[in-house]
Amino acid sequence: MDFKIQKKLKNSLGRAGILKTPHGEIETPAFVPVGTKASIKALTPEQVADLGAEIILSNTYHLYLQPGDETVAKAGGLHKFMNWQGPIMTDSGGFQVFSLGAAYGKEISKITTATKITDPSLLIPERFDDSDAPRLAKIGQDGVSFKSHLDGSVHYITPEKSIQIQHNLGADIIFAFDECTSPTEDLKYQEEVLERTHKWAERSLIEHKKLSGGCALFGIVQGGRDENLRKKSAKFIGSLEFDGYGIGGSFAKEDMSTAVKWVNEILPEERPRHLLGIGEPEDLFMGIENGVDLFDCVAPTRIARNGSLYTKNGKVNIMNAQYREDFSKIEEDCGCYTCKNFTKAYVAHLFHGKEMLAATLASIHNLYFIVNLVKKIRQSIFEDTFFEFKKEFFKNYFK
RNA sequence: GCGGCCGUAGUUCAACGGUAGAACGCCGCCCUGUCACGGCGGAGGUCGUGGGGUCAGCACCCAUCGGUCGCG
Repeated sequence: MDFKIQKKLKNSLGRAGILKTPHGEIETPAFVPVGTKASIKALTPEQVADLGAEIILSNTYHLYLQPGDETVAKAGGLHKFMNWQGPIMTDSGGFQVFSLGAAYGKEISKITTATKITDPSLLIPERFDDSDAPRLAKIGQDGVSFKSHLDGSVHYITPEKSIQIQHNLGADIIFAFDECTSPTEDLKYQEEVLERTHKWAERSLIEHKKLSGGCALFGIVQGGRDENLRKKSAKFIGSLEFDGYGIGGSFAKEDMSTAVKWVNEILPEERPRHLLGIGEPEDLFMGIENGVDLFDCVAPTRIARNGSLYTKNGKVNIMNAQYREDFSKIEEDCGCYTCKNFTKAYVAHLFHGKEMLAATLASIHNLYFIVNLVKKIRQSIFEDTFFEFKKEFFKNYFK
């Protein structure tokens, strides 16, 4: 894998470049649509490519459970199996340690607010207490045991196992197995976890080297919201021979930018950085300004399926009464398939009628909006207009 | 014409004689490495109408209107 920085943003960590993978080049910064189970929900690969996406991300844990990485391997690998010709990345399953563990059945997300985190009812007192609310993921020193949400079977995932699965799946870029830490954990726990995640990173790298294949491996920086831990993690993970780096874990919305900055000031400049699971428009500007090259996020597709659509004037809920007879486009000057062919009233009708096409048209628009926003930001870096573009965008988006 | 059953939220239906509920719909909010076509909240009913018995009725009795089924 080869990464070239073409242009740097003045007075910041931002840059634009090109990332070469076995399945094609990616112009960075870039947004990576999420197709957890080898499918961008509601869309065909052709639709995903047509809206401008260059690379997608799938999930190790979900594909391991169903249909099984061996099956995908027999099919000839992910690209052939799902008919996506472009680059693919797979997440290691580390996020499921969080989503099926500490966050399971709770109202916790990886983004939190400072006020929320001081709420004592959200703090988790006994880490390994079995009497705790039932979790589908339990963490040990060696790996994580998952209880399948599909059939209840128990699976033990270690860093080695995750890497083996990912090699079977055959993505272009794979991730080290980490623990995505809950924002409700205290500093002491964050510190313990960091040590473990660092050990897992080394083990992931060793296993990766053992296996032949042309894929690249990204290590993952953790450390929660703490400056020292973030810097410590960036230093350690950055010192290992990864092809690129993921920035993972939980953030408070307010200080996400400083956390990203701490990390990217330390990580090797010449290797690509991926901000895991982040993708609201304001976060994209923030990340790019602070040296992030790749983003993935379920937000555009998930909120689309629930009726929220991105526009340059902010998000709108297409199910609101005011759109039932609004025969204008979602965005008059949008170049996406949905806006070129359909009205708000029609899309609203599809949602109210629970038609499957609603999810498709909404997902096309939202992904186009986000993928294209990042492309425009990239362009603004080359044209030295990043800060003006950002200011102009925010003026309309948050009004 | 006779007999039975049914009239409760916008709709389809619940509710031992003691505070009228659900589902869907409607109105709105939320979603950041997807257990996610998901989650949360809100508005909305003088219980067809008119009498009566009862401390107390959506529920019991009578009448009436509407619907429905059966028999003529």
